[in-house]
Amino acid sequence: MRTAATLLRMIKPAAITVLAWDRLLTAGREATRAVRRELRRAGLPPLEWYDVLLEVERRGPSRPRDLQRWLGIEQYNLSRLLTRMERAGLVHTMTCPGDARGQIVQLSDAGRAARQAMWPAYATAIHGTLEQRLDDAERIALAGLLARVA
Amino acid sequence: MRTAATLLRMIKPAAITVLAWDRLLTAGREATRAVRRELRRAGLPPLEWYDVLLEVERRGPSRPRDLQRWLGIEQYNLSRLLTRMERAGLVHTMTCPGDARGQIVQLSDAGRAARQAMWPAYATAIHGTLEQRLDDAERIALAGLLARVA
DNA sequence: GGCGCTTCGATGCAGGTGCATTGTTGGCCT
DNA sequence: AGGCCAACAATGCACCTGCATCGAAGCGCC
Repeated sequence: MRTAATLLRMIKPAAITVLAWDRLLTAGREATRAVRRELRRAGLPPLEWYDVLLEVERRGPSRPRDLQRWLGIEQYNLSRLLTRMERAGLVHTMTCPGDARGQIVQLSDAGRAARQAMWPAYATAIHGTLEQRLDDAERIALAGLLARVA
Repeated sequence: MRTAATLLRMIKPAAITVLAWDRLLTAGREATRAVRRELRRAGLPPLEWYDVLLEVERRGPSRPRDLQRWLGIEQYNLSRLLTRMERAGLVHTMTCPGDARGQIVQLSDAGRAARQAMWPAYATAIHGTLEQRLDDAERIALAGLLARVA
């Protein structure tokens, strides 16, 4: 049961909140766009692949359901992502020994290479979007605030 | 011509930058997801429609090329968006008097009503994502930082 | 063992998005 | 006026995403 005050705040959040919200969405979108643009300009795979490659590289051979949780993406989405990536030769999958429902995903050499190849483009976007515009202290503050949001 | 130092920073930005970046993308995605979920739960139109409706409501009858700029979305995307919204009866379009290439988009009553109907769902998402987690000062700080990014 | 429930991952279908390109009109210059 | 380039909006095509659902395998219980 919500109090009247809570309801009021729900319906009409202070202007600053809406402003922050709007900028959050905008900044997130712009940032995403910036990476995609860089990646595409360099003829590299799409953004999502990077996250998967990095995660598998860090964690070692992984099961899709775990990747899904770690990456925070939808199950069907990951499923098709892995299909494409396997077709491109960046990962290998095998049925999970000990649980025939599941799979184990592992990086191929090409996958490792692709991840490395993608980093410069990724870094360019980060540089242009964040590093160039905020100083160290501001980046720390931003990271702290965003951690509480997400 | 880039200095070696700049290149180095491009290739290997400090960890805090990458962290902030990662959280920016994540927070943006989560926020977007939250609204979409609320809207869909309430059987309301998709997120993008809200922005268009709001913009046209604020600015008055507008031309697509302006909306495109104000909203920061792609031309083809807006074109199809407007097609769908018109089919749903939320906006009317007419050819622009004085420039037969262009159009004028205006809200219908249904459009105004839809915008209002969407707000509570939108507000719920804002409340849960931002308002509940950051206090006033933090929201101000966040808005300030994000303004510099986007 | 057999039954029902849950977990894991794949997939059919409808719809949205990105990219390139087109058609139309306006504006400008000669 | 005529020719040329730029601006505006639409669209064909391939691809991606969301949703619901499915089938297969594990798990617990009797």
